[in-house]
Amino acid sequence: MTSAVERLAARVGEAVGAEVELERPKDPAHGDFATNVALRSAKAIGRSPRDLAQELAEKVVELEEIESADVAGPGFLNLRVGDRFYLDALAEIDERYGGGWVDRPERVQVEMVSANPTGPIVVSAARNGAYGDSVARLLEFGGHHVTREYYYNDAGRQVELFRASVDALRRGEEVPEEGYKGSYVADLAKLEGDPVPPMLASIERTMERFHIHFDSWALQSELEQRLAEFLPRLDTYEKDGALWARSSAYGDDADWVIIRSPEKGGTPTYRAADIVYLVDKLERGLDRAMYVLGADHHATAKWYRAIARMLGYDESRVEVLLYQFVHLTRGGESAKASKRSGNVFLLDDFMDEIGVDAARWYLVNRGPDQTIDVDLDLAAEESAKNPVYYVQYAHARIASILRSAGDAQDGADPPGPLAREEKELIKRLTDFPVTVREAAERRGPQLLPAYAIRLADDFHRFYQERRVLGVPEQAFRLDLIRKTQLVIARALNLIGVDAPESM
RNA sequence: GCGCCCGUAGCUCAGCGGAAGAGCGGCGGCCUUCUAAGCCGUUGGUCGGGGGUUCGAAUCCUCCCGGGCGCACCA
Repeated sequence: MTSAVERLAARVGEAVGAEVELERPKDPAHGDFATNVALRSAKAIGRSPRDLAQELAEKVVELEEIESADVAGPGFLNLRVGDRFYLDALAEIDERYGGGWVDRPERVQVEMVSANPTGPIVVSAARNGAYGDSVARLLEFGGHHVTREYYYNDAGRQVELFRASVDALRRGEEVPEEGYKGSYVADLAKLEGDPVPPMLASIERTMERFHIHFDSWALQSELEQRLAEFLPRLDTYEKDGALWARSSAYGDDADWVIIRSPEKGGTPTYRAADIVYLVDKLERGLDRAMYVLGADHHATAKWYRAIARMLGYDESRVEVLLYQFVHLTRGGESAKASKRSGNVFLLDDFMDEIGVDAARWYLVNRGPDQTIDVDLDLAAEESAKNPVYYVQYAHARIASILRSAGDAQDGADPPGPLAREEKELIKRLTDFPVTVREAAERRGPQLLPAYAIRLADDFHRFYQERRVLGVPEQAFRLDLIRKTQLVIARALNLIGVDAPESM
């Protein structure tokens, strides 16, 4: 399937005899579309870019869909297109618009959040989910088969400390010095049995509320038990009584212990489980295993790739998505995000304060490489001005018009030339497929909020200047806003935000 | 010391090889008409600094300065 913009680029390319990419100028004075073909090819032919551009402009303007072609700046070709282009572009928009670009679908697993079940999900871990889930949604929309998995440690030191903390309270004793002290520990102490399952259930409820659904949950303890099967496939050596993986020979910065020395209990480390887990993923039919890791785990990206190579897998099947920290402050003071102290900001509290949608938006709005600073005192105050509501409002406004329209006809061509606001809106809609695909391929969902704001901008301006109901253009405009609504809803959905019918 | 990331408007940040942007804040306008959570105007920047590559650099390379996070037989 080719889009109206791609078809236009092909036609222009044919006219000038070169591969042409069309871009949307930021400044509307620079036309509807622009291309730099002249700048690109001038040097090879040994001509001045502006001269060449002038010659190409004369050819391009012959095309029926092109209204004008002007040379600008160092040799850009600025194009204006006629109404036919806009109407064609609008006609191709439906529920699947912008998606399904993948030629060869992969089975992809995105493993994310994966916080130890020793306490509730905190805001910094939520960024992991907001980012990972948005990438997952983008890949799904492109046509991949995506599953989301939560991996947790149910047997390590931290979890034992957590269990010991709950047990201590049950016996009426103080929580151990290094133990977990949040009020949730006391709540769990009121129940019977292992506190891990109820803790996990609580985490799952929080994630569902945050619009993240996990398809599967993996346990570290089960994986560790299968280590023996894979030892022969590994490059290992013994030192100081422990068994080491020679990961430095496969691109990592160091070697790591996978089985502790007898003095330390002779038990497998979490890195042993990593190995089994990776094999399990790649052997159970995944084409690609994605890990979502925070800044404190950046170094393990090399480890994952190293063990993939050590085991003889194509390391491109392992992909690590890295993101920077969420730094919490309260009134200028740093609020430490340590689950142990209980002095933390929980995702549930964050959602209570600013709402689920603003929380999702907030955590995915910045690029993954950017540290997020959250001033908790300002977050609630600012949440009312969050751009997410600006975008949702555009969606709700459209819903309102459609309700008033009842079952009125839509879809006819407009009775006259398109208004400026209509053209701008349609042009923005044609940006959507490009934006979505780039966001997916760059693993950069932050492009979506930025796009959604632009689209809402164009809609609000259209709404301000043009009536939909009770005018000769009604049928056409109903079609236009219906499609605008579809795209807004899709852009929001891809970052896990709801598109309300009313506000 | 080594590794990863960041330094763009007063604040928080997009932009990642083509013609400097948004939100918030400040100032001034627009509601008998489909939701004013809206619209319009205005204010505001040696894109941390030096060198380099390129027809063209906020964007790529390099050095420096400033900041975050790692560098366990914890996870």
